[in-house]
Amino acid sequence: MKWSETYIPTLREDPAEAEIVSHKLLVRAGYIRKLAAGVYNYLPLMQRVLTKISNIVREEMNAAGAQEILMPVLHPAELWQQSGRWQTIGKELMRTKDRHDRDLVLGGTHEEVVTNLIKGEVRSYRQLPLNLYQIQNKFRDEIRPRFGLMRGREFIMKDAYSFDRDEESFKISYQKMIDAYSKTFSRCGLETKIVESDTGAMGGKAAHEFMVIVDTEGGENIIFYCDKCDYAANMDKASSISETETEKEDAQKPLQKVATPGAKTVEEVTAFLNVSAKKLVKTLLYKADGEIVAAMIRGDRQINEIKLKNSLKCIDLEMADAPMVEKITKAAVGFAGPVGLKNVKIIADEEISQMKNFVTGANQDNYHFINVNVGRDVKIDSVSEIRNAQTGERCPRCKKGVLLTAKGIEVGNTFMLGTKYSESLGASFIDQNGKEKPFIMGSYGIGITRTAQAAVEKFHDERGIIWPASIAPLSVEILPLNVNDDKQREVAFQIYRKMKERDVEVLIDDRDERAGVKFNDADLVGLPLRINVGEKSLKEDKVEIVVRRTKEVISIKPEEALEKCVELLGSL
RNA sequence: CGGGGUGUAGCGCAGUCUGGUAGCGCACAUGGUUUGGGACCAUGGUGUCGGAGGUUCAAAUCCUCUCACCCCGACCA
Repeated sequence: MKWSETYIPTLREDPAEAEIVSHKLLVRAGYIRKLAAGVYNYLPLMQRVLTKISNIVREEMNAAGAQEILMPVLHPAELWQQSGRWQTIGKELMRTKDRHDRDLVLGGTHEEVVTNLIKGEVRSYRQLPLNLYQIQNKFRDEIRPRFGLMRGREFIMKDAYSFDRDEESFKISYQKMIDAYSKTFSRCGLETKIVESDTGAMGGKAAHEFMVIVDTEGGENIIFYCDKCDYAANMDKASSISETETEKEDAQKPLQKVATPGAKTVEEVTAFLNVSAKKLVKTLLYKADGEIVAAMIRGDRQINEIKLKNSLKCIDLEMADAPMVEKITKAAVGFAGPVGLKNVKIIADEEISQMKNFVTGANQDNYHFINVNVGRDVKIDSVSEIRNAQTGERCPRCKKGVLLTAKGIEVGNTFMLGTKYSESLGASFIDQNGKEKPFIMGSYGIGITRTAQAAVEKFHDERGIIWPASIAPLSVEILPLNVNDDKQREVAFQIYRKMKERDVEVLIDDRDERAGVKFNDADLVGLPLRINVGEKSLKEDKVEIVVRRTKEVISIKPEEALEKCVELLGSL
């Protein structure tokens, strides 16, 4: 490939639109261009990267027994209404209408369509297990697209769907996908951590996410993992054993209302009363499917709305606004408390049940209660874990290790769907006993575009991208430093032709540019190997092979360059 | 959706407060000199100042509305 004939619009300056390093680099190095918020063009080099990743995904999926198909992007709304997700997914579902004013969906995932596809056709347990997948553009009407390809409204995803006769068989199918995923990412040069995750609108029983751990701003998910066992989970799922100090004072003290003028926040109240935030209980009011709910949580904890949502089993959950809070508590925001709250369901974090003589708002401006006790003063409707785990807490699995946190980019996910879709859409088969049963399903996604960006976020330096060899758009870039020098041109093109004959993917920067421009562009674009063909080294009948990652320079005879590159590529 | 911000040449930006000839750097074109880490000289082209309406003798600049994009938050792969 000749640079002069390829569309690689590199930029000298960082694009104004980009915030994180991988996004900046992909734009600067001429891989992507934005069309609209969260919608991108993939330029020639990017297309090659995406093809590389897709092919690795294909090979591993096929090896795991899955079959590639291609389903429509455009779906009739009826299917989504049947599964219930027309309602539960809400605004994130990209919807449109046709000329007859019929509702349509631009697919963001294909559980409905694939279930509909096999419904009625797969009738016997003898046809199972079955796994169908596709690689396709997906749509999500993201509330806030950002970080380039990381959170787009249109993106490329591989999605697979498994159908099994029973739980036992499903477990095998699921594990096959987990193994295939680990292999896939590792072949892409990315080590991943598998974490437990919430199932969200996808539904089902359990789910896992594949995370690339990074220490840059691009890592948008916080994950928790145990330092002793293999427990790992994302923020919405991570559980922990609280190190609540056992209350020494067993005796319940009398409930007392105290003035706390102007003290609304946890900081202000604890400072005013001179108590630890661990002795305070925050009461947060929510609207859950229209019903008012009060959530109690220790003062130093963060509430996790996903956990709260799951516990309440509601679809819509939003924090009550100030007027609503004032109406319910008859006090300004900041003084809400569970004591005396009427007609409100009270849900408490499990830590609350171990607390005694704590502080809460008094539902009266400028007053708090001290020495509040569950049972005596407050009637709690339900108790469950609704707080975020925190670094340093004990592991819920081995109960010995300590939870640590890391930042990750989610590149893949797997869902144990159970019979949610097969039941709602009426897809069943006849088992060996002649009985009709719904399929046990799983769904498995890999973000192709996201994986590409995750690789950049993980592998780059101050000069540009450093692609893992397996997903680099090409393997080698040859730089004739001065194309007006016949000798340099001749030597460079000689190596170029030989590489093409050997099927080494090679780019030659044949532009009439200064050496500095070419060096900078080469570093930006980030191919694993570079060959400098310049006056200095040619004097000694040598060219230089530069390893992008290590910056190692190998001086070598032109005719030996090809073999050396092949050898080096094998080890990258 | 709430809060904050930005729209001026292909890209990055100044000019807006205080209305009066639309600018700078890079890129681009032509010629010349240069050629191992983003060259230099000369010449040249480049704009519905996001859009609509208004105020004014006069609007990039003031007012109203609107659209797009970015950042923080809620949502989520």
